[in-house]
Amino acid sequence: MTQEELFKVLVAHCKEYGFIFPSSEIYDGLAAVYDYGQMGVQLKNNIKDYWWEAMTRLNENIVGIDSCVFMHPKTWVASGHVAAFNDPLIDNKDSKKRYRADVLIEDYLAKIEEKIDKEVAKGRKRFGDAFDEAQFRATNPNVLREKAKYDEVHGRYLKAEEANDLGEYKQIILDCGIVCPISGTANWTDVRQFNLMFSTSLSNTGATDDKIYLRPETAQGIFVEYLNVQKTGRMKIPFGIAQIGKAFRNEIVARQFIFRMREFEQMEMEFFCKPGTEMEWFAKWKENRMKWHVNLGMGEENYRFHDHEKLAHYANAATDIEFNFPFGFKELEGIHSRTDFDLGNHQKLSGKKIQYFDPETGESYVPYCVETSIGVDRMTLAVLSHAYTVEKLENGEERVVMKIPAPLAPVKVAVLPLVKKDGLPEIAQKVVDELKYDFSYQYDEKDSIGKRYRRQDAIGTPFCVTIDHDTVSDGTVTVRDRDTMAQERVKIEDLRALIDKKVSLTNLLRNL
RNA sequence: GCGGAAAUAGCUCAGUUGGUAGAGCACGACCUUGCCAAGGUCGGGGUCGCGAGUUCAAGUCUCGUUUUCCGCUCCA
Repeated sequence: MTQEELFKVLVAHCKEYGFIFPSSEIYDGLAAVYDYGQMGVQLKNNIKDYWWEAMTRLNENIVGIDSCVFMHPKTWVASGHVAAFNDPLIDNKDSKKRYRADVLIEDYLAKIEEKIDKEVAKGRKRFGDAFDEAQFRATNPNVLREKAKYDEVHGRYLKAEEANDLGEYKQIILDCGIVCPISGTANWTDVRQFNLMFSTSLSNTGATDDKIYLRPETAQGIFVEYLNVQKTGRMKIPFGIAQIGKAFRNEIVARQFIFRMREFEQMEMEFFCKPGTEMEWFAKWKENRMKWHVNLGMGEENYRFHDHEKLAHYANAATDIEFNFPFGFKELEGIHSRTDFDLGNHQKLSGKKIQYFDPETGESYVPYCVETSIGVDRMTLAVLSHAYTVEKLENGEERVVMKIPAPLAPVKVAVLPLVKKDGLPEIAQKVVDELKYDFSYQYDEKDSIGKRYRRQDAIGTPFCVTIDHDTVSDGTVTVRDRDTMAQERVKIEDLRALIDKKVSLTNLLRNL
């Protein structure tokens, strides 16, 4: 099976066993939106718990918050999203290439400027020391012609930009005869606005001047609450604020299952530190986060760092932790050194002083910040795609087993009476009562025992407890291991400790 | 958004030159059985993605549309 086929089979498996469903399927579905089913939600919650506890419990200087999806519109001006997330785009129908319409026009204007510069250079060569550039520019017919062209287009462009007139953008492109550098044709689509931020209105009457955005990242909620948390929590630098929450981006192409969705969930932690120490913390968090991943036992070789060479304008260092997905190594988590970009901009735009007074040195400064940002859905996909295993058995048959790390498994234990009579279901009920306060479980008495084992394999249940006729006389049951299929006979009263040892989140955290 | 492919039961799929919608698995009940997807009997489940058109007659032909997958484009 190729990786591509494997991915398709995984998507089908996720639907069939209640992990992930396409949204609104009865109405033909909604593109790039997926719902988590009864298994998926438990897996996802376990992943979030692992992250949350690792951040807020194992680091005494990290606290959590839960900020809202709605935020003051100025937030997104300060963060740079309003400027960077609004692009007028145009497609060339022949080459199928997409361009930013404003960039095409700007490139065209730059070419005219180049032409003028060339004319000026020619003049300088011709007249030597007697060359008067200002006069040359004011009188040379070639320069004047190009200058007139430039001014006309530039004027229209500025007006179009100000009015956000997409039709005029296209008209300029057509009038100037701007062609696609690949196909060389002017066979353009209309210019369309792609706003990567979703918006809605806080107005009851639907007035658009009350436009409000759905947050495209959770990080800004942390930045705007920085002062409140620092003061009320008496936090001393360095310290961190962690948050798990939904974010929304209207991606032009949202695909690859839950890897890129329009509505997704992030786990972000902003670590505030003294300017000048950020690279130290950056290195520390790189190591710390990789450890968190590798600790799950999904294979060190499936992770790698990808350092950014081209940095975003706010960052002075950035790296991705990439995971080996069925479609290749792709970003799972980002670790960025964001300097004082965010807090600094919020300080500027809000007029509130966002500074930290260091009691030891007497200095006052805007803290620097190192961010770790991981997508919950991507993490879930990483776990699911790594877990999906098809095994050939000794009898020549196949079994599909989800080898989900036991502490993350949606169901920890299945309780199965070998037969539906002779008092075995009643004993099984007692076993359930013994286990249900500690573990999520399933009880199943339907079909043959082998079939029931396979059903549990398909959802990744680490343990199956089977009650048989010996249980009646000696109070022991068999415990069947998901990965090895090996069975062990244990006393009912020893079950809890045995299962807990392997599925406990506490033990997973202890290994960090 | 562009190009290509696809859509029939919960799942995997069959359905002939257009002629009364099928199989296996799954699901429910009962019987038999009992440690790695067992057998039998009976049963529930589909306006064939949606909407038009051609035709006496459309799952099948034509057009449109929606969704999904692949490629391109984008990705704080």
